[in-house]
Amino acid sequence: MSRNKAFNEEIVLEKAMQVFWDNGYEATSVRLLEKEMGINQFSIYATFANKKKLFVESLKKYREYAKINRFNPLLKEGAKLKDLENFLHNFTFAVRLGKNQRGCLVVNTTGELGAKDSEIVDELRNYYSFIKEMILQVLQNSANAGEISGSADLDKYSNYLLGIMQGLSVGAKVLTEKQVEDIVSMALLNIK
Amino acid sequence: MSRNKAFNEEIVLEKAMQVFWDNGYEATSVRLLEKEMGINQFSIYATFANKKKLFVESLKKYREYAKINRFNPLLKEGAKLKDLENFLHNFTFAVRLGKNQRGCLVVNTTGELGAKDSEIVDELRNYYSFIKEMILQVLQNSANAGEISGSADLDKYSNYLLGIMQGLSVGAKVLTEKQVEDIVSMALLNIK
DNA sequence: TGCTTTTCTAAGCTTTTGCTTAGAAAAAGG
DNA sequence: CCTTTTTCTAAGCAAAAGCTTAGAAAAGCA
Repeated sequence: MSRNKAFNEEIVLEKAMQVFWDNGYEATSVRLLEKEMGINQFSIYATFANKKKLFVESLKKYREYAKINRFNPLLKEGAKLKDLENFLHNFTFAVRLGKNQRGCLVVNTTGELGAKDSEIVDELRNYYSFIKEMILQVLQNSANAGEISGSADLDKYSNYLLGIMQGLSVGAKVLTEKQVEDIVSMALLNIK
Repeated sequence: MSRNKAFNEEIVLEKAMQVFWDNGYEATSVRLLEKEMGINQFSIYATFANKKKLFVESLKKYREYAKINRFNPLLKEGAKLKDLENFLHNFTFAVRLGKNQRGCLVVNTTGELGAKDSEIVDELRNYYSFIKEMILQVLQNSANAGEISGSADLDKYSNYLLGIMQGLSVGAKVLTEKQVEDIVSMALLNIK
């Protein structure tokens, strides 16, 4: 019936995500995307409509990417406080030692674009909601195991820890290792 | 001897800062700066050399602006924990209720540009150092007044609170009021 | 008043931006 | 193998980007 695409959409989308992650939204040109995705501008527009929609898709891809590559230990069945503690220590290194200390794509985008575009901010909120619910699940597991008091306000705790992670995503780009470690080591003292 | 400038450098610089704050670095065009600063492009380049240098100067201006308009209660002689607590609650509103929920210029820039440009990142670090030292002073005042244990690691505390503020500057742009309040209400429980 | 120096206005420069289009190439069904 | 449908290449579009320049205007000093 027709010719087939010579590329895999998911693969070129992940490459686009990497470019946006490296450079930010505005500083990423369609020419650069073309080069890094390995496909022509026509194919980009035929597949993703325009730069903004490609960016929104990249943000969604990032969420899936993060689940697999970053949050895996917290998503596993029965993850508890100890996993959260380990995660936060690793998180520091993950954010810092990624190439160019590029931080977190979603936090970077919150800084660059904030609430200016509704389609973009929707996906930012989706991401943060996912994080919050993930943390909440870990805290519930911990409470069930008796690691946290039964009367603790776990919803409040999870919002707080989301805030900690947002802070770390900023801080890890510019602060010293000692400073970041200070934040991590204080963060969980409140959770009990 | 020569003609005088028809504008005040400090005033047009503050206007430039506002434009960068509203739009971010990349999304701010020199045409827009020209319009909002009220002076011709020639005058911008004659006075500030180029867009990047104008931005760095805007970041410095922001530091002075924040000292006067945001951090004043923490900079006053003898500020203590209670002032910090009040400040964090107000901070939420200051960040959220500023027009367009524009957040903090420095945190936004950390997200957008991170560590890519050394002159810019130097000023980001200057800003964060200032905040950290400011907090440290408040904690020292509190320790002297017996509000905090003499054996407390105040340096660690101040790094932690810097992280909290970075988190709030991100969170306040996209989270609910309840979520932000949860972060604030947890933040100081560790400090004792 | 004239001279010198600087600032101003307004136009223009080159490069890059996001996006489109004309036509060749390829895949599948008849 | 020929037609249909889609994808591809490569060129091109108008608008906007950062920055510069020529010449008029103004301010101080002789």
